[in-house]
Amino acid sequence: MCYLARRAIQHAGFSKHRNFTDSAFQNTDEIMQRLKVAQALKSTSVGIEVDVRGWIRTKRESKQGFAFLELNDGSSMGNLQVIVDGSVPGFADINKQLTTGSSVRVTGELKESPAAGQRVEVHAKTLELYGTADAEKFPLQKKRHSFEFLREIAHLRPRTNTFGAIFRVRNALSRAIHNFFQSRGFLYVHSPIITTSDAEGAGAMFHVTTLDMVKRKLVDGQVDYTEDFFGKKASLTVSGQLEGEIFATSLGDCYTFGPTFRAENSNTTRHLAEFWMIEPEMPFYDLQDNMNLAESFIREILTEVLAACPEDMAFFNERIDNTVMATLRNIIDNDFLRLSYTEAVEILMTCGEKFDYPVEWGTDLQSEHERYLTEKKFGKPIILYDYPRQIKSFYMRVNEDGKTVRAMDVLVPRVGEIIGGSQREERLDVLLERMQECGLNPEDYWWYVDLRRYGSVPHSGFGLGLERVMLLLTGMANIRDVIPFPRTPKNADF
RNA sequence: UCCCCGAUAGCUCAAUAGGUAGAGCGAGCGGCUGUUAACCGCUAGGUCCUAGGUUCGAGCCCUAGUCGGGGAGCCA
Repeated sequence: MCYLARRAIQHAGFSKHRNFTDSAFQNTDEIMQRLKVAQALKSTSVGIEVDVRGWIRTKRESKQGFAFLELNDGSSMGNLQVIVDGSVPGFADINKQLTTGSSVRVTGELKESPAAGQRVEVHAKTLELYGTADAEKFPLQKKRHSFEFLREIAHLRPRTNTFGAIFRVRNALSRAIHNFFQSRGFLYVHSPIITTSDAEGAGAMFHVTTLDMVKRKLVDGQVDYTEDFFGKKASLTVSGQLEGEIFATSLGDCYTFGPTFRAENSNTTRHLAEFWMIEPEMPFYDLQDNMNLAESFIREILTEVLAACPEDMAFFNERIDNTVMATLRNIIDNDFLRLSYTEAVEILMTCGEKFDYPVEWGTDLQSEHERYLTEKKFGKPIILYDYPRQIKSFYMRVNEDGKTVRAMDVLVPRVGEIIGGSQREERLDVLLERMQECGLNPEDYWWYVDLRRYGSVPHSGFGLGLERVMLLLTGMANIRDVIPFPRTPKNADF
């Protein structure tokens, strides 16, 4: 039997099964509405029969023979209160098993709640237990847990209030990012995850190989990658920028949005070995255009998430960090301050502040310097631009002064650097000169150099770390807690 | 990778000057209650991270390691 025919039969069987055996949809005059908890909480249709399914967060019991269940299915911060009493068939038998973490299906009437705390509630008519959760063993308790502990049970932490909110916000943020670019006609480009180009030396790379690590042959003490799957040394990408430039200089404004990998041994609250990066790349944009886009971008995606997740954001502001909303409003409502690197250095040298590291023109700014500028001195986002050429990458366009390049960093309070970008060097001779200066072999970047050989145009772009924006939005302190499954040195469980 | 701090009950922590462990929450049982961080009472629960060492005696002191946290560097 061919695959499609088998599919058709299975599908028919499935439909038939649903129609004749699923009691929620059978032989009932009232319309039984299958609702998510979020829908039920917002519903104005008091009196309707509903069917809700989810996990019990807590149960409060009365010896009068009824119980209050707090039901959550991840669709919202709030729980749906369900009242179960002796009239519900089988309640007495399964009551003991209705523990925190167990999963149930409830049907009943949606009613206005007589008590404070919730607008509506469900009076159960049927109750079905899907799966139990042994109260002695289930790790999530009816109490607060440390984020460190929850990280050890990353498979269960999405069932908590905080992580439910985090991942709903992460979803809303991803959507807002796509909306921002799509509404402006940007093309979404899928840059490769496996690459054989050394990118721009953005960081140490993870190797991708099928070679036997023990038995592999060494030629002159070196691994012979011609035997490897790709016939040469391959790695996980550290950036999609170079590929982005290919599409920007052919199809126009574009962006990448995908996972990125850095094998740096970084142990901080702001770094991951695997993180998600957004990298727009625009032809005919100079650095000013680039900064303008970056600023609108930050402002608009934050605005959209605030509008999409009001309950979750209120939770973060109340329980995680009570300055979150004020910080976000400050970013949304104010223009970003633009400061050249040279101006920033002057401010830092004359401000009278004591720093652990000295400030001098020509060296990169330390975190303490950036923090001082964005948090203490100006108290708002800052875009620094025109950095010394010797501390920046080869692809950044050299300014007329010959000393600086058209690079820009967006710094925000609390998180620090959230965007790094530049106008790209479009002049072939200057690019080759810069590659030599940075010790790179142009032959390794032949296709990148080619873009300057054929129809070269001014162009610009930037990179934004999704998790850094998440830190900003949620007020969470550790980047490991804003990605579903964090990968850091010595940690890739789950 | 470097610097600092930590690891004790399921979780969060306490244990005075080295004298072989306590609380809160959670859990179980009972009481009370249209309850909602519920409340009141009782009960159970611990190779004090691992391996060495000092000592009559180590949760506590020493050494090494593992894991976790904070900061730095690298950056997104």
